Amino acid sequence: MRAMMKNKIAKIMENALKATVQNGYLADFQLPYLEVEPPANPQHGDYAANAAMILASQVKQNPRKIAQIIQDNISDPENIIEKIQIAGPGFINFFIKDNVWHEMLKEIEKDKDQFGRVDLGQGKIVQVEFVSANPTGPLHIGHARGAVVGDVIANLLTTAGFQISKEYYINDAGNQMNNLGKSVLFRYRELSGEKIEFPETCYRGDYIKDIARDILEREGDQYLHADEQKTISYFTQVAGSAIMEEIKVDLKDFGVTFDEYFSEKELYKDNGVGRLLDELQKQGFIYSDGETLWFKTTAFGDEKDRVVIRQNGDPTYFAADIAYHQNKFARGFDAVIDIWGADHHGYMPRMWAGIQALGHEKDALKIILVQLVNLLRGGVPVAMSTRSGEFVTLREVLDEVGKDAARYNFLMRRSDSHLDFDLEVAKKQSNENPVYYVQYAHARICSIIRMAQDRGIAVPVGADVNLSLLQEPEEKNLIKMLVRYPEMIYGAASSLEPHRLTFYLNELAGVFHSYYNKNKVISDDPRLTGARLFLIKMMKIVLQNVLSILGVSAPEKM
RNA sequence: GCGCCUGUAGCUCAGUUGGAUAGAGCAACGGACUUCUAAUCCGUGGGCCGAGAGUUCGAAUCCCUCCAGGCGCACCA
Repeated sequence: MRAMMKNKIAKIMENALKATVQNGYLADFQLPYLEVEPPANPQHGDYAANAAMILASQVKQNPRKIAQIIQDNISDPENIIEKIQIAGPGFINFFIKDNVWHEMLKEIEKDKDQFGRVDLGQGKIVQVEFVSANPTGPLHIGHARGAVVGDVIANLLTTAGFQISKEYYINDAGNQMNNLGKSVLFRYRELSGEKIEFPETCYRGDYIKDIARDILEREGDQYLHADEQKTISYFTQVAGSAIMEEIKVDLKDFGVTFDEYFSEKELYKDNGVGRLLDELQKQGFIYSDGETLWFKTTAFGDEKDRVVIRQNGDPTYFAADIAYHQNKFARGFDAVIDIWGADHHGYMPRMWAGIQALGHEKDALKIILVQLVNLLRGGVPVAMSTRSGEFVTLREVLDEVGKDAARYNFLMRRSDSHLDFDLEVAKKQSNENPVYYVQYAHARICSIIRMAQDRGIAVPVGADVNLSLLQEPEEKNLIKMLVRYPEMIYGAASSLEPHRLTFYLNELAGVFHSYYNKNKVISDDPRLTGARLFLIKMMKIVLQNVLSILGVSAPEKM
């Protein structure tokens, strides 16, 4: 774990501020948050601090004057600062010495695939729960975005120093599952020669027919005259586990794996849900109106109380979900992240009420909403409905578009923003498809390194390289972008925004492609060639590291 | 009707947690392959940041009121 450049500057600022107080230049003050960020305009230096402007109203002085006092109190024991400027309304701009950037670039060589790891998490144990589609049918494109977002957030948080457990919650105890069993039974009867009218609630996809046929071939027509409830229950179980297996395979081929699969049925064992509700009732969070049990979610800001036991005596999905989240926290997670489809957003206040009643902070449960995907083909919307069986499956997307392009496309927008996913565009190997832009940069680097080897030129190690030969603006820019990579990870992880990774990659690849077109890496100058080979090799490491978090391959050739 | 999300270039979207002159890709137009990969690059045009008021040194970003779109508003999940 390396110290981020940004933190070095932040530390220098912090010490300077302390010194101003100790030396009596400024009165004691409260600094809520010490902000040090790269300015939008690189002419303003490598990092800028806005502390003077924040303090202006508190110490009642002109921000530029405060900035001057802070600057006078800055000490730079590591000797990393080239110059400091006070600019604009009171920014303190820091320019870092080239050799400091160079030394940090060389650290990438040592860290290799570990480069980018930061200690945001400090070993905290966090669960990420995602996908969690009930096994009533194969995953479709709508599930795919949530799957990728969850998977990449998990990878990202791991990189940021959290211990992550990925979990799939199997909703296998409700009405939907019963409908699944019924649907199979209808198909089973149909295959046995009966004429069947399918009710609205039934699933119509071909996969139902396949399951029914399997049962018919394996076990014969004995269920035509068996007890219907028992048969449905049996068919539900057979179909549920068959579909779940298929879901697992699809996810695996999509690069998504889980540490745990948690069955909703577990919650009902030993009357677990009932006992929890009893406990909550004793604590006054649950009341009865004679026929139903209500959870007092309004006590925690929900707009109305919610039913946990229905009039017919069945617990609601919410009741199970309280028990599920209790179970999660009982397993020792410091925090829990749920990734939901945005159409479930109305459920959030209720869930937060649930965990607060259980005695946890609201913040311990983070909910990420993933907006639904508008699926298009050549600009034309593709209609989808699970029940009718008209939908584009994850499998079809994988076969048609490929894992890399599919995953990358789902990460190019903020999760809470709508996403148009056009199958024709996503499979195009063209400049409309950013995944190739980034992969191409990686392949190009590999190609250059291969070419150098063919000519008997080895990529030098850091100790043998003179990076001060790299004076092109793109070279300096690349060095800084690479060194700052851990800062991007830190920001993306703390805000849970995986799309920042794709934006970073696009920008990095862009600078590289531009550089490539202007300059030859391999030239007659052996020292310059060495320095440039070293630079692109460090870039290759960073590209690989980011792509690895995204679960996208880094091809050597394209 | 109430709640949540979203309104930024012709289109699709970023915008570093309130910072300096608002960016990128696509599309359009004009250029660059005898070269380490043209799946690339260079250049040009393009903006009332939905509207209005407010908070402060400073607002695309925060508060309030509207407008438009999406999604919710179950004893479904």
